Amino acid sequence: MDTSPHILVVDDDRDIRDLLSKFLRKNGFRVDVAANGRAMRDVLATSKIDLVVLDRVMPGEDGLMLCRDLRRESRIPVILLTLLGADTDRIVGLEMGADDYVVKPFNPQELLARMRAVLRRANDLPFQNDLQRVSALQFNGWMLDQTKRELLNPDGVLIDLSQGELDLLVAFAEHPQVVLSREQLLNLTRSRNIVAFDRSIDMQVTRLRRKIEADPENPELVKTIRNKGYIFTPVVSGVVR
Amino acid sequence: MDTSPHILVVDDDRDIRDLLSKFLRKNGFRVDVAANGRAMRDVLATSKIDLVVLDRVMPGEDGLMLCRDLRRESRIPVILLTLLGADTDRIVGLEMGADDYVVKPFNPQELLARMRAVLRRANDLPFQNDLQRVSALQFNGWMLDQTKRELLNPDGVLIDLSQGELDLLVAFAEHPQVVLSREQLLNLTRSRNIVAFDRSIDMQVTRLRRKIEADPENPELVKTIRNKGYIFTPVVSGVVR
DNA sequence: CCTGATCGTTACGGAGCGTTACCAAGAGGC
DNA sequence: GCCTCTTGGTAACGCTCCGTAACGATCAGG
Repeated sequence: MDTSPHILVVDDDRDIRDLLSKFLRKNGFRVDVAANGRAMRDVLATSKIDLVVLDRVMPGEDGLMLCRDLRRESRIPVILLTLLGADTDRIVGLEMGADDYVVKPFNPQELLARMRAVLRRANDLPFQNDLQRVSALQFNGWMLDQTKRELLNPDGVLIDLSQGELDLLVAFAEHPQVVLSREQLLNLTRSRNIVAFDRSIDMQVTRLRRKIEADPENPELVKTIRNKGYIFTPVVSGVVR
Repeated sequence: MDTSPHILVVDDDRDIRDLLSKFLRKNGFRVDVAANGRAMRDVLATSKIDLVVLDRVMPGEDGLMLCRDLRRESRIPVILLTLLGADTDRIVGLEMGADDYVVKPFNPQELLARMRAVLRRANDLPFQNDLQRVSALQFNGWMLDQTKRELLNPDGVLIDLSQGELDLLVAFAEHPQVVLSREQLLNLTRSRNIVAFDRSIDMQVTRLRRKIEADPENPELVKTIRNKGYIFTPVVSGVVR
């Protein structure tokens, strides 16, 4: 029924990764794991992650710095796993910008509660940013407004896309000129509640092409890469209104 | 001029009030206390309070409800003291809107850290931390006056909405550009504890659309998100009086 | 007790979308 | 070229979710 949030657990300790992902899955989340900052970025680049659970101390890296970098480039909520210390109050809200922290060793229920709280708060964020700019994406004259969930063709005509078609197009437009596998597209659109076979992506692509391609049989925007997936060819620029 | 933050501790237990106020004063805060909701309101009406620390369970009153009411009329940050296992996600979520919570029994340092974090966060947000009261909301030329409970269309014509329709619109307008599930909408609109199936939301949405959408069959303001709920698309700005 | 307004519930039709199945379009071997 | 295997396109089907007409329960004001 509910589309479960997608969590990324970043911890160098394999035991903790396994433990956490098992526990979180049991509680209805979808979970990816990463052992270090680079793996974290890889996952973030291709999956729609709702929340990052980040260990503060990892060999060779500082979770705090990763957190700060993350916050600079995105708004993905972050919960830090940290040791009890004098500077805990500085973690939250300070320049590192974590949304919350949990002190190790932690009670899993506490982590769960804080995760849910942060997810809710993140959802409510637009209210606090009333006057904030609304962004849209532009490509080849097309205008894709994510918040209004509308697509205008180069003539300014509103094109009626279904929910899933629009989600798919957003996924493409946010990752232009990159080959996206069916699995990645499923992750990005999470258009499914239950497990969907990746052929369902093919159908959505077909349906989307019918609505946005001049000649759906010879697609220009969404091209097929055999054995790999699909690629969105236009140059995309962000628009701030 | 004393610039230290002014805290209001609301708890029915005298020992906790004393303990907390002593501890907080020692840490540089100014502290007022209140033993119940009425006392809380009295203090809020006469002092400029920067943060409320609110016990969730008090005899005869529900701290959660106090918190929600508080949030509906002001933006003063609230930290709830609660027991673990409670529905913490709702506490900081859309419905109750606390800024954070601390699980009892709590480590005073933990409370302190979270208070500082909340205060910092509140300071970072430019215009919303005070007693100011947003009395009307504006979107796409429409004017929704919550206190007068009336709605004017872009031409300034009064649109007659029923009680429930207006409640629903307020819920939407207070959480624009966020997908709201039927369950959340029920919680946001049904102050009375009436059990209703979530399909009743669908009907209210239909009825609301008939009154505020130019073309109710192709809604612009309230859009349906399949499997998830509804989203209010306009940018909303508050009118402060 | 009547009357009208409001709102929850039920029921039915339609849209969206995942799945299957079948065909066409490559790709590689010969 | 021809054959074969693999992969992608999409028509068709059916399940699920949503919109809404219709009905009924409740309540307020006479």
